[in-house]
Amino acid sequence: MAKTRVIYWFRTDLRLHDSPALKAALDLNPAAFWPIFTWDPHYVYRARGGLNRWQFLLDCQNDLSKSMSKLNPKLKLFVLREAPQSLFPKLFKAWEVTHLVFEKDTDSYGRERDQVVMEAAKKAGVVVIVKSGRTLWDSDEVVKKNGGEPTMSMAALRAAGGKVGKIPRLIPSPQRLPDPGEMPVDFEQDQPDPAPDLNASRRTEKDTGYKSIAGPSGDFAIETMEELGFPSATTPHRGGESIALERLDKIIQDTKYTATFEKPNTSPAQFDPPATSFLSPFLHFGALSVREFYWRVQDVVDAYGKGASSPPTSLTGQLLFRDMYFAAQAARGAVFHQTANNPSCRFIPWHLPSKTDPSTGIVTGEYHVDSDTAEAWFQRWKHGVTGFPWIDALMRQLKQDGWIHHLGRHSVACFLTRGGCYVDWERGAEVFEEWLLDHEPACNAGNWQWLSCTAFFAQFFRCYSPVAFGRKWDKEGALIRKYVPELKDLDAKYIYEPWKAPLPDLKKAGVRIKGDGLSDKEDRTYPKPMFDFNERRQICLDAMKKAYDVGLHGADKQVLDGSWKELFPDSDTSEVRGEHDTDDEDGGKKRGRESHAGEKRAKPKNTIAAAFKKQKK
DNA sequence: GTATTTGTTGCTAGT
DNA sequence: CACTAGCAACAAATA
Repeated sequence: MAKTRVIYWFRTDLRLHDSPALKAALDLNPAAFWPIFTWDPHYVYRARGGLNRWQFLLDCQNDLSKSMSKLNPKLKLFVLREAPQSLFPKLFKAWEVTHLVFEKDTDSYGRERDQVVMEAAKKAGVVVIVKSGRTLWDSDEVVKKNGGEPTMSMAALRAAGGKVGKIPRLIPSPQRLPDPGEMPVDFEQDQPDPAPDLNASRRTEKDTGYKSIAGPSGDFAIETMEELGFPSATTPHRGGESIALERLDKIIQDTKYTATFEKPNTSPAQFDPPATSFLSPFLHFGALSVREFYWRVQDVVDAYGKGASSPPTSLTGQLLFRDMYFAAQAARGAVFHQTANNPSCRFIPWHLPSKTDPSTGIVTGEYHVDSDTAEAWFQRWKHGVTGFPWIDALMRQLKQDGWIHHLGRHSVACFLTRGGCYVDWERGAEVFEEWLLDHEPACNAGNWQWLSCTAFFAQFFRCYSPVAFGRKWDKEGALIRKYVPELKDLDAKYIYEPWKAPLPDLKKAGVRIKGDGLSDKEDRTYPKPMFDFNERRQICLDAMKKAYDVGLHGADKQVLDGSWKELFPDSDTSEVRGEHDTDDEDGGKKRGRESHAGEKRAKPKNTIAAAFKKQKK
């Protein structure tokens, strides 16, 4: 039998423990074994990612690399800087590869990319082995068992998951890793097109990541922030499998915490340490196996007996929600991330709706500014200067640290959409996509749909108050004092509503309530609240009720051809815009989602189609 | 089929 | 501090 020469392709599974795919690779008993990572231009240029997440990715790569070197000093994580689509055909030949092994990807770009690579492997006579390991159950199997439909409820997910089978148990960790073979790269490097570079605004230096396939020293080194032209990250949170396993160990040792965990009883105001596990960023990069997390918790719960919490509020319940969103995304594909053409997403005539590419039906990454007021509100929300300290603290924590508690996400998401600004959930999802360390496309889109009451959840009359909700958890305003230092000396009585504080109190605290926080920001000032919340809450409630009565969904004809507008006769005056908003300069023309009459056709910016000029089916 | 209950986590004003 | 009713009222699951 010919000797097996195996490439193990790490992607979003940056770990050695409990990896079904890695086990499959090692079971081949390779004569040559290359653990590689492809530095993919799609992520480098076409995916939004804040500095904190880039840093976290590098942390995970470096930790994994070190762990492999410990098992075999001849090994490390070999990074090759080229698009996998063009790289692999050359690699198969140059390295005389017999097998390619990787963990199944679940996102739309990942699936398209893997299809291309698998075709190339077939052509080259390379055997491809793919194993599911990113979710508790293979999402495609869950969808099949759910009648081909997206899993839109916990009940549906659990029923379908049960039919797929038992969640796989822990796989023994590798004790040794085989030697790599020779690694010639004496072939031409396909240079990526750096435009458009969605990360350009973050670079302070030129990106030099693609100078050569094997990196600046020709040793397949992991890229660095400097090479990518990025300044330092601001987050205190660090990535890597070692940290993830330590953290998990610590949680599991606390049997009471693990067995009785109930998400709604954990505080969104607690930050040091967070009230929840803080393992989601590690799950995102695959530095922790979700199945290992599940079973180690479940074993504690089973042993604990009476008094243990149960899904959906328990720790394992959180993981089930993750699988629910993954399976819903698997069923819907790319439109899961948008309203247009998404049959399970309710249509609400939000402000700042996305532009859609008529040829693909996919959003372009640009949006209509139908209201200057809404745009100003959105910018103030994004940058944490709404004048509501609870909201601002959370948004600044998100930007600075890359993580906020789940209930904090609820609070700011409700505020931006159905409970305040009436701005499209897709705008908020984009900001989270950029700033969250644990940004998981399926969970992000799903949770934004949930909070905006466009799918998964519908009780829009349950509205988070930017004052009361925070105060319930944090009377003294510790979170605000940390992330909104302008207010750190203000009396607790006014910390959630500084505009109500008497002048002497403000003076004592050394702060003035002034301006909008964006323009001409003066020292020792904090902005006035950008609207009367109770007034906005009522306007939004009425508008939501109206939209629910109309009952349109994202794939309905009226939504796609723009005729939905006839069903919302007052949509650009009273109930949607509110009394502050009198601008009507475009007469609502720009608000049609598909009928771009008189408009230049927007170029797709953030789509696979644009990146690789491939036709979507 | 209809009616009732349930659903990860609202707010206020009460006991 | 834990719990409840009332607020107005959605959609899916269950009886």
